[in-house]
Amino acid sequence: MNTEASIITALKQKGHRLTQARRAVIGFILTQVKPFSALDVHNALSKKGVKTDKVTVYRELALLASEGFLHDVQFDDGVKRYELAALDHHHHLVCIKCKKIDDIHMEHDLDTIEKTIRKQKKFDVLRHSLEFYGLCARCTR
Amino acid sequence: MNTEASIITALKQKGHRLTQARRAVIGFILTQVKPFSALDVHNALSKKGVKTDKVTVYRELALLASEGFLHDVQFDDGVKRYELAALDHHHHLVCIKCKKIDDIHMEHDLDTIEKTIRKQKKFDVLRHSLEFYGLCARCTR
DNA sequence: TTTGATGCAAATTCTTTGCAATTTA
DNA sequence: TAAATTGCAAAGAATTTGCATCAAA
Repeated sequence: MNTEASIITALKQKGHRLTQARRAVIGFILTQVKPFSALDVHNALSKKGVKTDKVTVYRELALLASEGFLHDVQFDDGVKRYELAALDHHHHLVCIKCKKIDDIHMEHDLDTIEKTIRKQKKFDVLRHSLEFYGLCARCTR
Repeated sequence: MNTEASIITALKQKGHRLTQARRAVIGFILTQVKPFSALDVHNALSKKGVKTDKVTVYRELALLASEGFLHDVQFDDGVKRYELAALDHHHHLVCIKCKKIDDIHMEHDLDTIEKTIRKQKKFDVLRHSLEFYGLCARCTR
């Protein structure tokens, strides 16, 4: 689990500073359990009265991702999203109607498949991305 | 399998016309076995000496996708790509270094998983997207 | 006081829209 | 000739870059 303190400590060790904007962004993303974009974060902070430039948020999320605290998440709308890296590995159920995102955890995930890929294709799998698109329970009715 | 003729016939039945640009785009995409973006298609046509506007290509691909001849493919760079719908269902191995795309076919694919999702989550899965990112054989060396 | 971080403007990239001119059927 | 299609300009949306200024350490 990453706490605000642990992230800040890690960043400081790399020569990064603790600024207002940084603290606000980190504080916010730690509360998120669903993927978010830079603009999502910027909007949320604006509503809370935290004034920062969109550019700052873009840069901050990029930094947090490069430092390993965030992972990329890609849906089919071309928007760059992130998710806390500390969350358990999982995949997404994306409702194509209401856009709600749900998570799904898979027992052995794709381990077997990745092993097969490594062996048969000589392809070194570093990560995978699996999203299911469809209609959530509410939108099916 | 879709042939140029079958696609054109289908489009005509829907009231669409056979134009220079349309024929060129259809002719090109039928030769593709890897995902392509609108700009990929536009570049390829330009090199062949076929003059069309990028906008025309964007519109044409959108039409072909809405008519079911193309499927969306999404990698993690936010660019909209398509692939022939007639290709066998498969997933992608994306080399993060040289960007080469390879396909992978899975025996029973994710059928079991989708059934579980339907039952446990009451989520009606319509499609899924699975990409493996890593290093291809050439880039590992 | 040094250097990382910010904000603002501007540039980029990909994609979509509006509309008049052009083609197909 | 009517309606679909095109091309060009322009608008949009998301993201990145340049740079002078500000503020942590």
